[in-house]
Amino acid sequence: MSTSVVVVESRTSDPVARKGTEVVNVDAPEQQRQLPPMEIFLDLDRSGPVPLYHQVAERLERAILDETIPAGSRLENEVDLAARLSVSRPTIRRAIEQLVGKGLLVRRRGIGTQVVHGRVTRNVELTSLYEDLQRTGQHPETRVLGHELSPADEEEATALGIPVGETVLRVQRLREADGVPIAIMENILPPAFADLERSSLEEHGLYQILRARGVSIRVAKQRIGARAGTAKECSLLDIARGSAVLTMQRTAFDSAGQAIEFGRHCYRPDLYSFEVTLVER
Amino acid sequence: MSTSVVVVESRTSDPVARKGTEVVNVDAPEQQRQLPPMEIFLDLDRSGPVPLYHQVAERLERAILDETIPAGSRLENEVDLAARLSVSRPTIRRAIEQLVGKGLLVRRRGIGTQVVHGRVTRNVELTSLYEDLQRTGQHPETRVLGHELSPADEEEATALGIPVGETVLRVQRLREADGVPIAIMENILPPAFADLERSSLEEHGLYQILRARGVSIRVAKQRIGARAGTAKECSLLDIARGSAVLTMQRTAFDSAGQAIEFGRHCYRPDLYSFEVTLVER
DNA sequence: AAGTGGTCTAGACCACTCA
DNA sequence: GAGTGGTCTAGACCACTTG
Repeated sequence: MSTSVVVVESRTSDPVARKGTEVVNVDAPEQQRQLPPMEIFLDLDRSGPVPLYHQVAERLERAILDETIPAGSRLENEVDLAARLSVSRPTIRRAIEQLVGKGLLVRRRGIGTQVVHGRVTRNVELTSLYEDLQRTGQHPETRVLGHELSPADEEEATALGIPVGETVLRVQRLREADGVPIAIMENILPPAFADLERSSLEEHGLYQILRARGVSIRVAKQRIGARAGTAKECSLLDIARGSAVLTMQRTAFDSAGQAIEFGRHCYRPDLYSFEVTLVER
Repeated sequence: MSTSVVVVESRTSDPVARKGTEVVNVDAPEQQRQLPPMEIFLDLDRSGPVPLYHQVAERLERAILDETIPAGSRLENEVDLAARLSVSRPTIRRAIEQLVGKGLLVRRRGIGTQVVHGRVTRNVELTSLYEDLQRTGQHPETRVLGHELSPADEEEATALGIPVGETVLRVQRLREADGVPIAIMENILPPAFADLERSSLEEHGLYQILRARGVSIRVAKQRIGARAGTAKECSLLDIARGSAVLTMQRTAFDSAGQAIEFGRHCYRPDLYSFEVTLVER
């Protein structure tokens, strides 16, 4: 049995973290009261472009985050739910699966589906640090420290799937949020993107720029680690010399499975951390 | 459009990493030769307990890792595949979805399904560090540094969903692999597990013990960060005083959605890192 | 226009859990 | 034995991409 395990979201930063950590665990431990799952499903759009299962999942998720459906409570069973919403069971199942994947619901055969206990951590959708920061209401700024064409070393070539020595665009940026430095990012881009302009990198996230060019990132492989920062890194991040930094190496692939970007980043660990939810399949 | 993003695996360690990083990128960049996907599907067991879609996914995955189906190549379309394997389309789709979720395949509407380019990173299934190490052929040993009952502080109570001050089992362990210290782990367990014995913790992973008690972890929420190690941590991990450590905080939930374990761990960053694959949904 | 994946349905049988 | 989720089928229509 190769029960591989699966994760769900990633990467949250907020300098003001922990502030919203109040527990709302008023419920009795064994509580499983069968809340009649309210009809917050009445506005399903059956002709629009949004998939039915997604609409259902959205409404369910909202209700769970609202605690309209309280933590720990049981959901109505699949067949009844399907009947009440006038959708097929596979459709309702797909919606539920989506939330199981997000770690909001748990299913047990023969038992039922329950809302996971415990504080729900806000999901962070992914794209790039720039957009993460925007989304959390901060004001990201970027300083381009370096921007040059040079030959790929072996690690870079391997990651991008190009020959060693091929000319690549090498960009170094410092990312700040509300004036505080958060990350130093080095990105290596294959020849096709060698014309990316320095100025646009100051104003937009890398992934925004790529998306505007019709490139959409579909898969990214990351390695997260730590080490002591170099003198230069510490000075840029405005931390004491020799301090720890959080590091992330990433290779991103587009929808054709082609490597698009390789990056080596380091983060100020007091201002940034990665959040991941693992879900057993 | 809430394109939340999804991850796939997590947590790889191996002191001897990077050793297997040879590229096998002999293929022409634009290559998409339509390899007739061999009949490595002929031994499907249609009556056993293993789901059909899982068997198909397994065989496909093996073929991709083997490069029997080369990186970048297109897969046969779903309907034909379904017909040839004599399964329904939903079944074959489910198998493919599983691999898309692992970051091995990419699908595009109107185009087809392709194998992702680029080095495939070995998946690491999840359970616990102990089993990770075992799986990678190392010999994990555990030293129990502390093992006591004491009242939960606010952070711990919040994570576990119990009242502050409730008695919890607090365990501190040092994990070594082949004699080298890798991690210091502090785990807090709710009252129900207060009877866990010190000796069994020396010999088995925490998750193994829990599983033997019929508890299965289904969801875990983790936060990964970095900081300078304390004097005690550095000495235990056998690194220079003040060195960086990689940290992970985790709350694990069982199949009833009940919090089972809260942990604060720190890792030697030269020997351990986290790997994550993100997949756009 | 042809080919692809994306969605959805209606119904079936099974395996598991619990009273 | 009743109720639950887990799997599977057969077929339908749609949206998108490419020639």
